[in-house]
Amino acid sequence: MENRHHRELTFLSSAGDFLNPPSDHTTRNTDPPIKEMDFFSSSPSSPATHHHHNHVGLQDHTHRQGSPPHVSHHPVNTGLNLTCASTGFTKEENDENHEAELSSIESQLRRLQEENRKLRTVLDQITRSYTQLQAQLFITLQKQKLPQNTEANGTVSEQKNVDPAGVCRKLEVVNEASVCDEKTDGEVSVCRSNNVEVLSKTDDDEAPQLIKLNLGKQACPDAADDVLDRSSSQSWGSSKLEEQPKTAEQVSADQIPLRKARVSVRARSEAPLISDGCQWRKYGQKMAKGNPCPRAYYRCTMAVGCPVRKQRCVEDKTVLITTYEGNHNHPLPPTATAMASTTSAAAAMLLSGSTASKEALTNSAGYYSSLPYASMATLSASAPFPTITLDLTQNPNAIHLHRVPPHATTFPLPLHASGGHQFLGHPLFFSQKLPPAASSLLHARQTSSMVETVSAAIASDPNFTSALAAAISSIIGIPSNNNGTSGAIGSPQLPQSCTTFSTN
DNA sequence: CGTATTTGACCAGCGC
DNA sequence: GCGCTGGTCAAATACG
Repeated sequence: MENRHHRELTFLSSAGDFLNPPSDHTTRNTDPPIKEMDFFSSSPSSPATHHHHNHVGLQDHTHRQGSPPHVSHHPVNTGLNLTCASTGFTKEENDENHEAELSSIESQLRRLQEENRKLRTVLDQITRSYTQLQAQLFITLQKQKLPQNTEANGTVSEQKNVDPAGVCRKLEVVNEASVCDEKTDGEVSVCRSNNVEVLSKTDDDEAPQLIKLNLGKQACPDAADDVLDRSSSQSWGSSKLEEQPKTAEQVSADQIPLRKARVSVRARSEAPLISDGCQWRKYGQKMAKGNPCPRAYYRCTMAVGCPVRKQRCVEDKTVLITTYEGNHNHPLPPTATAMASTTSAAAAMLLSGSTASKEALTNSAGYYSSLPYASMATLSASAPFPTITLDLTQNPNAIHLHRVPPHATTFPLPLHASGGHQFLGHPLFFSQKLPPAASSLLHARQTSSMVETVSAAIASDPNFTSALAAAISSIIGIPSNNNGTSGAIGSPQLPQSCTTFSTN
């Protein structure tokens, strides 16, 4: 619990200071100018209380040196039922210390407010940049892929719209023309599935989602759609894809089984379920082989026909594995958007990472491992579905993303890396091959996904979520702009994740 | 009585 | 083709 809080703090610190990357995160426990960490107090109290607690703790430590073991109850409520040794101090001295603490808290609150403003400004900039770069990328791809698409499918030349929907239609055709046989393709790491093939051809981080969306819905009409489906359809409103009449190739593609991306969250929790805001109904249970704990299957019951499934598997008494599959077909309550958006982002990373060759992945691993704060994301997989695992049980600097191609060994990927340039472990494949616009987009998306991952950690810890929400709302004083009717489910865009922080 | 959970049966995919 | 396993269904049961 505490470790996760520290880790999440590291994330936020990176987010807030990525323009001015911190030089040494190891000092965050000593005297950081801005202590977002206080947001992650396990106590539902306000950050001020937490600061107070910290301060008292330091004071306690100081007083403890060479002081007799006399202990008296400190008047300050730490919220943790802790007793503080105020040895050798008279009541007046304690009052003075109390005033000093209050002034310190006030100053820190001011700094927090300033920092939050700065963070919001940065996030706004990122959002704008993200949108602009997406548009640029679409245009660039339109120009680059048009000849190739023409070769693959003569109908592509008809798609000359620059708008995202037009690009999506075009890429869809590309996908149909380039569907590869997963089972016979030797270069599985590059071509694992239909959508992956498109990814490798488009170098796009949004369009492939749309592509997979289309095929996924057609291939699995009643099953869980891909998480990306949700993000793409709802954040882009690309329902036009479904309106496109099926061609013969589309019908053919429908026959191909489509792998569904899954997002697994490993968290330390004694609770039977992660309270992610959704309503789940248990519909099955199986004894997993080699695991004494049964695996439970749940489906979302917030709307009729919601295809989302999740399964719970307890590794041991302290580790809870929750696997999400599919996307909601209904608006989510604010408390559910955190996990939804996180799973969407994680799945996006998973699928986009599938385009990377082993070499690129290896290189990226080595590259990112040299970065400060680079929480290496170890990717693994569980066939037949590509699965990304957000491991929240590791040390504070290690959220692991697991994905293993069938023929690839486990390779680490950085989930995020601060330092102002790399936040997310996208393979260097993109940066090596993408045009400048796309590289910029990658950067923007990395920033976004980092926040998404943070939201995953937050969502896995209801206590933290509530504490953080209380802290932010009390400090910023900004009313929640997240609404459950927006259908903002799983959009990997940054503002949404940030909104999620302030609503739980 | 309505809803949620339990649990055995059933089905499909995969490996041998 | 057979067996194993994961995933789902649906009747039975429990619960409020």
